[in-house]
Amino acid sequence: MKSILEKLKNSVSQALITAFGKELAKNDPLVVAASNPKFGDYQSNVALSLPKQLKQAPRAIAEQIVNHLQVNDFCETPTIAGPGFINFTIKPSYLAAQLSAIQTDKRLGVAKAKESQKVIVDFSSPNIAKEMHVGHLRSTIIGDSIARILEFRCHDVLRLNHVGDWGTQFGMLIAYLREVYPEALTTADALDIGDLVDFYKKAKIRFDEDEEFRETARKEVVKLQAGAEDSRHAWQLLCDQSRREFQVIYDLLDIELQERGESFYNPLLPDIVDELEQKGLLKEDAGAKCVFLEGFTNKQGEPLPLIVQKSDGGYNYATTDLAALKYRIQKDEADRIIYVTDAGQANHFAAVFQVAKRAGFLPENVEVEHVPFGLVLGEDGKKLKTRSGDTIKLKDLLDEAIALARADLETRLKEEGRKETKEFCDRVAKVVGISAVKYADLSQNRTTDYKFSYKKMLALQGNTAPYLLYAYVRVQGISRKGNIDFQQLRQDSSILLEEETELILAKHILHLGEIIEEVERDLLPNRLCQYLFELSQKFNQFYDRCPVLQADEPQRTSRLILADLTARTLKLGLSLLGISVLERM
RNA sequence: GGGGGCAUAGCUCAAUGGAUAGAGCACCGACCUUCUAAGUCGUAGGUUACAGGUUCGAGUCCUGUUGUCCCCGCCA
Repeated sequence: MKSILEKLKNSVSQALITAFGKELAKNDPLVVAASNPKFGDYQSNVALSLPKQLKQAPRAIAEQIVNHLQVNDFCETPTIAGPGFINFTIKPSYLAAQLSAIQTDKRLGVAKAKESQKVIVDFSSPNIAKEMHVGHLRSTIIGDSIARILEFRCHDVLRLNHVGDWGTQFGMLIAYLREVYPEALTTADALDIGDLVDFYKKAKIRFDEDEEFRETARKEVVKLQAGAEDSRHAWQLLCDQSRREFQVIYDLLDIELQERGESFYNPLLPDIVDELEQKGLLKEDAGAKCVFLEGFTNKQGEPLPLIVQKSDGGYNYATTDLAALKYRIQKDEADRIIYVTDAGQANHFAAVFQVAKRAGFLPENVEVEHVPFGLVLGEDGKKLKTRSGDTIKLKDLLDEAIALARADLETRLKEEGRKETKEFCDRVAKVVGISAVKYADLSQNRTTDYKFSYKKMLALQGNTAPYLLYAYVRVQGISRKGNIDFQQLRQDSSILLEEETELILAKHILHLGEIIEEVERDLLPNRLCQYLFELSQKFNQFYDRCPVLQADEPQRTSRLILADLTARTLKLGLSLLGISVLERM
């Protein structure tokens, strides 16, 4: 289904051409949603951009555009306002017809992408032998939402978990375990993940302090990379164990992800260095093989290097990222590659992308994007930590949110004298707790840091997951109370938009497609959150002023349809954020 | 020192170069015999850090200043 925005853009472009000639075809018609409802539903700012080109006053230009506009099948007569804005108001009858049209559509009228792309979303990426912590929260949640949105638009999405399962730290860990706890290297599940993390910390201390141990660890890396069987087996056990732990969290968060760790690219690393050598990009500096970057300089104004092979012959993450990029372009045939990592890695990705371009394996038609996000801060404005200053484990953080949601539910049940089963409480606590954490994260513009507050994210009022979930529950409450089967209703499509709140709600429902396309382009899920929050507000206003079940026909059916469409829009929108809905809460 | 990000209401945050900068929270007030008041309505709150510039039009783009956070050769 063609969106209203698209129809208007086409109409304005057409009017521009008929009024001023073919050369205007390349001008953007500058149609956007109106900045203020009093200006109507949409506005075109194009007349304001043309005075120089056309040597006429903006209002005169606007008049000629309006005279040539053919929009009366769906739009009231456009008006000109201020210095030359053209304002459009959509006819209620057209809105009603659009709503009827999307009623039977699972996609609620949201178009599929014109061209389906192969898109890789690289997100989450924890490290083997470490627990997932708060630092993985944003990548995991934002990456998943981006993947869901692209999938919904019918792109072919490959969700990759680029886990840290390779490199120096494994030599270190295996060498240490050989000394203090050799069973762990031969027996599955000999120690749990918490122990593993402890051993990792101790190994790191040894590594930093003890020259001899450092040497042993290096040899262990070499053994591992050479494929020595016992090392390989030990490594495999460590990875399996970590993987099971990660899966607990991914299950809790309802996130699917394909693991393809750094080790996967290991065999490709020598070729990457050779290729850079052949292209004449490689220079040796202090024993390390580097590509010197354009536009990145140190304090003396000298170019900064991207090190692709260390002086000891080992490879590092830059090499792996280059190999991964090349593989994803050539073997996965990706059209668009999205890296969801913290903003601190911006320089690194800019460097990797530059080198890939200069090496010739990153063609113009492949889009690579670093999608950065800010830090999760505590209430004190500093990086979120436990009281004792330790990193917060992701599992603990999520469990806490669920526990708080449960406590809140129990208080309410008591106050209202309600009795619910344990299954009900478990389910509500889990959905509310997890949704609250996800929504709090996604509703912020991801590029900035944000303050983590259980109290705010779990609040029942305001721009929070519980508020949105409640709007959905209200609709389901209507259907229970009135014994309404919304499925049945969809056969009957008479919609009347008479009350102001009905009209406002109807217009908002029809904006979903525009918002999703925007998020697909800019990868800012907070826009979708904003949309859903506003949808909930507009629904609550409608609910407040328009009785549904008590209304006479034909209003009753019309309002039921409007309520159902609201709920389905909420459910769909929330699902794209990775959030499920509840029938009661 | 060099590079980058950020700075918007008391607090947490929005805002494609477009009209009078918006929400939520908190505060103050109004509305439940009516589909879950977990709601709705209203009042108040701003020199968009500061100084210039570009533009018909700047919170948004450019330059500088201040504050703050991040990155800066063999961790990822």
